Amino acid sequence: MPAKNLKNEKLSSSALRRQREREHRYQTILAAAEKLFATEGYHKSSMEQIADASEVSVGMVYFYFKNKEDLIIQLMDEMGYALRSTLGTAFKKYGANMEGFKQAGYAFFEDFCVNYPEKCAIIFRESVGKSPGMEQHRKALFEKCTGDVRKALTAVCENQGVTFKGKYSAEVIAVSIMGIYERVAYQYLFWQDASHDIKLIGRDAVDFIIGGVNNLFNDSSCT
Amino acid sequence: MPAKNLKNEKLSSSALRRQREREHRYQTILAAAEKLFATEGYHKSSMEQIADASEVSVGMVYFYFKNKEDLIIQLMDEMGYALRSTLGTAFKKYGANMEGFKQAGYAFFEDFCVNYPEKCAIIFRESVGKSPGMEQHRKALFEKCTGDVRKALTAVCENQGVTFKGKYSAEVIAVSIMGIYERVAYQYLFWQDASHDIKLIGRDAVDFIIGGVNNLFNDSSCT
Amino acid sequence: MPAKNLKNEKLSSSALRRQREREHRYQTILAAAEKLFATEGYHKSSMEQIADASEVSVGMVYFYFKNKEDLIIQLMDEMGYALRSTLGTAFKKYGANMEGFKQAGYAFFEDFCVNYPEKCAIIFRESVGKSPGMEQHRKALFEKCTGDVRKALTAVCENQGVTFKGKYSAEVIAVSIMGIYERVAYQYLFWQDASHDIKLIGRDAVDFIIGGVNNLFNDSSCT
Amino acid sequence: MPAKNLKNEKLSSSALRRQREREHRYQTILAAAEKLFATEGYHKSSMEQIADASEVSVGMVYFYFKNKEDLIIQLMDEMGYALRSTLGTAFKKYGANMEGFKQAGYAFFEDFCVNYPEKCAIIFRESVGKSPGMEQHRKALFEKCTGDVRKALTAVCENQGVTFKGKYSAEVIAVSIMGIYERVAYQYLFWQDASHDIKLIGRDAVDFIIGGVNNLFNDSSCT
DNA sequence: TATGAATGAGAGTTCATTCAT
DNA sequence: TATGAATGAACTCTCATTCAT
Repeated sequence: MPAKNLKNEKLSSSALRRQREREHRYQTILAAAEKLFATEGYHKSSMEQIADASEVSVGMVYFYFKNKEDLIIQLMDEMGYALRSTLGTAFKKYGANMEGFKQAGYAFFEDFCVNYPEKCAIIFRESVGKSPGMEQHRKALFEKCTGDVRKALTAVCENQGVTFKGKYSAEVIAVSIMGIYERVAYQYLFWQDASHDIKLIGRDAVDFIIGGVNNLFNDSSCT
Repeated sequence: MPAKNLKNEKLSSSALRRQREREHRYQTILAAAEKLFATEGYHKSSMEQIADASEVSVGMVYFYFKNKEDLIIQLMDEMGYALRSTLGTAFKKYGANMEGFKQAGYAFFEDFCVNYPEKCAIIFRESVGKSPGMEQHRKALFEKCTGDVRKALTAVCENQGVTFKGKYSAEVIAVSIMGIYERVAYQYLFWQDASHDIKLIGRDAVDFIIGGVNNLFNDSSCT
Repeated sequence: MPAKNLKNEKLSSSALRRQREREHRYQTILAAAEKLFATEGYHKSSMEQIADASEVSVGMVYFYFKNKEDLIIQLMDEMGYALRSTLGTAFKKYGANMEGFKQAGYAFFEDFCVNYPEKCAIIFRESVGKSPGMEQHRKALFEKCTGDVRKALTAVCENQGVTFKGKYSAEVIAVSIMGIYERVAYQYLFWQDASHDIKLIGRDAVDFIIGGVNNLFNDSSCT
Repeated sequence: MPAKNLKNEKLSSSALRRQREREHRYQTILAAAEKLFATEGYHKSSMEQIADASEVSVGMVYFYFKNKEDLIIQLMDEMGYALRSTLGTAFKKYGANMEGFKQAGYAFFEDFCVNYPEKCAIIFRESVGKSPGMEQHRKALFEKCTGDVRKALTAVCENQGVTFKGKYSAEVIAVSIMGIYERVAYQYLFWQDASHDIKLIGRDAVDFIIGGVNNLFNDSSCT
């Protein structure tokens, strides 16, 4: 890219424009796919529908994405990034302690779920059990998230001078927390529409998590 | 029926045999579908494959089941029944207290997951986001389960003379518990193969749950 | 049949009963098929539906009828008989003259169409273009009818001392009359529901026919 | 379109060529379907056969036509247009009088039937009683035709200063005429092969019609 | 880059007919 | 006679992917 710029200033600007356009196209297609997958379902959305919705030809979709699976995988990556940012930012703001933990939970329900319901649908519903490749990717994504949570837990532990009871404890907690996030979101976003009470629900869920975490510390000194 | 029996013993027995054979065929097809769905995935398993695996013709599959969706729905119902039995039996054995809760959790991980990994795959993976009809069925199934858990929680509350903090608390706890069951099973059954340590993992998960529940009682007097 | 009777009087009576039952079954199945074909259409009605509607097993339907096509062919034959009776009886009652012709036409619209709308549906709609065998049968049926009409026309001619203009005339008239019967019935029975005005409509159609017939006599001396 | 032409002559021409090719494919498929439906029957002709006969893939047939029913419906529309043109042109050539009527009849038998026997087969045989949707379409088509005939009749009436006897008369005549066309064509095209004498047959049929029409005028002074 | 017509394998489903009981 | 479970070929339709232009 920089090489091209050096050669020719004029070409560079048009190249830049093209680059911008390309990026824009890419995002447009991805957004159309996200919406369709979330509302119609992965299998019910055809590549033609995605092309139509993004106002490009079918061929263009294949120019930007290897295949249909690639589309949802990119979506998952984007979504994983967004989720980890949301949680990480909230956690770090309050330091590595139980308060940070709480805030991360609140952020999940009150920010992430509310602002990106489609992304939730992709990761919690549309990418489940579709193909080995997707399952692999989903696994990797969840492992990153549980890894984050686990690291956070460890940090809190060190700060508070406590340890976990068993060798699996930290990981199991992390996995459990993700499970709570997932199912509570699924229940109240997709099945009931309790968007209005999501704050209340989130608080309860987070309290539950805090209690659960404390219970697996060797020394149960609550927050 | 009794009339028929009186008239002709032999006819009755042949009718009975047919009935048995029919039941047997039904179960054979269902078992074949369960295995295929769990190993190959719902969409990848064709009706022909299911017919082949159950050693009947395609037409016979349609004789016993309305369509492909009906197959997985029957599977879900069966599985829902098995799950609720497992949890309910364990809970009732120890009375409506936290110990009953623990035992139900242990039963899930140590009995249900271990004995019916295919059923877990159906309910936690293969039936997710497949069609509106299936989603409806899945919702109903989960609602029954969370309803059970909720009732159990309420019973424990009354026994211990405590109440829950908020109006959603009981439901959110129930949903969270199901979320933990689901994700922990998914993680350690489908993604890692930690069958050997499932007991240890289950103990941690249940401890987490117990802590979480206690934390949502108005009076946090732990077990 | 008589042979059986001679052998054993008692067996004969039971044989007779069986004969009656058989005839009854046959008619029951035929009636069920007629109704289903007329309301649901030939292809949409399955042998199972027919069996259900006649309260016998599928096997029994095949015992009485060679196959599905045989069912509709029997229906066509029955219907052909009924139609020819209706027309023939009306014609003969008034002698071989134009009045007889008129009455036959009235009988078609006011008796046949009104009393056997299902039979009309079979012969004018459900048996059209289904298979070579059925087409052959339909052709034979129509030929009998046009033959009847032709004979009637010839008789009238002789009575009135007139002849037809061309060599085809008599046949073309007969075919035309059948065409009018068919399409007028189709239009006002299946497409519009003008059952209430069928008498009026029939009168017009018959007047049209009379005029047409007269116009093909060499000497146009009207009735 | 003009904008595109100005920019690039070549692009325009290639776009035009594509347009032409598309139209050509469409017509090729339609023609193949017409032939197959007419010779083999609608139900006996599979989409694969149609695709093979038009030398395209099955997918292409579905690209140009919504489904199998759509194919025959397009065929019916085309055919309806052709029929009405034939009749209308002949009628108008001779003015709104009985001569025009005669000529329209001759045109049906001598032009339409002779030149488009497949189209006759579609409309008079293959589209009968196939499905509710098709029946609806057939009804609409026939209603247009009878409507045309009725209008013609009314015009002739006004020109000759006569009226019809009853309120239904005009419509019944129109329907009867269509019935004669239909059945005479069916009889001598599909059942007998009397193509050679079609002129003679047509003359008789038309004479019959003329006589019938006259007979429903209030004052029967006509040719 | 960009198009969109073309492919064709593969899916789910139906149903006339048979035959062991 | 009577049953109705069993067969399996045949059908319509979908859609991810490719490629000539």
